[in-house]
Amino acid sequence: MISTKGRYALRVMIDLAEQPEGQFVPLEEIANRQGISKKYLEIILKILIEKKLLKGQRGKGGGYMLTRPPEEYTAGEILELTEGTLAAVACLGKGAEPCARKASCRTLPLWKKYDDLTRNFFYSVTLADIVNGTI
Amino acid sequence: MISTKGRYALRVMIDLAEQPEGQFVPLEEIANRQGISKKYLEIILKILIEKKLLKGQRGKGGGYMLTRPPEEYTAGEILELTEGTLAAVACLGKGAEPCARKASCRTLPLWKKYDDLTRNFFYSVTLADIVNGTI
DNA sequence: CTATTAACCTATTGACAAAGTAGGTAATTA
DNA sequence: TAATTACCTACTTTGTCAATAGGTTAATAG
Repeated sequence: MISTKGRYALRVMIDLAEQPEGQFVPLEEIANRQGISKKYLEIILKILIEKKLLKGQRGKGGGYMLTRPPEEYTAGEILELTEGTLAAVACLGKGAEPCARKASCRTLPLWKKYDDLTRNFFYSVTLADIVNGTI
Repeated sequence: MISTKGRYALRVMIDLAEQPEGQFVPLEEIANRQGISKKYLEIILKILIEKKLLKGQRGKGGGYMLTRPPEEYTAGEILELTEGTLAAVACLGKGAEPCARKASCRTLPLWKKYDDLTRNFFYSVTLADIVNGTI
């Protein structure tokens, strides 16, 4: 299940994509608009900055801003970076320790197929798609 | 993410589908074959019995058995019953409290679409498909 | 130069669920 | 009647999610 981290991150990115571009938007504005605690949002924004999806600017007139146009972000990358992984089962997650049953596992093909489905879906949807309602 | 409960449940159902039909298989056999703790497996089997996916028989010669042919089970129902839900986000889960932002939520269409994708996928795969390697 | 704004940083908390353990009771068969 | 095996209740441990608290640094306006 996608946690609030990923879901909030997506909402913040959408929120920023909807603001006039080239302007810094303060955290407080975003938090108020989205109804998310400021302190918790901070944590999420920090991740997005580290991963270069956003840039931040301190002081008066500061805030947060997208680093690319909305059509160059995918839902997949936003969710994967904030959630840590998009994998539906532990053995397909990032840095998962190799499973002893891997070679003979009857369920692995099912999980792999679902994993492909999931990645294809989320990586084919851009922020622009969401904002302009294509999806 | 699918937890061990759902994953183990699926493996147990596959295991039973691979045994000669019409025979009760004791928990200990399944646990040994699958490398899962007997006590933990008990909890999972209990759910599967309550939901009528399996039947149990006590005493000597007892054990567990499928209640239908493998082609009449889907991965979807097994996972949904053991996990509680297949939904990727809380607001689409079973008995989720209605979300205040529902009407204006920009992300809801995305989650709904993914939810459909997920359900279609898992409910279209039968136990027989997994056992005979169609998937 | 100073006050204000706003991002950035470290640490802590409470609640909850996942995963598994422990020890017993009841039914069935040989 | 003894062995087998499912069934039942309760507990524990561990970890993550979601959030809170309180400070420090940087940038700008006046």
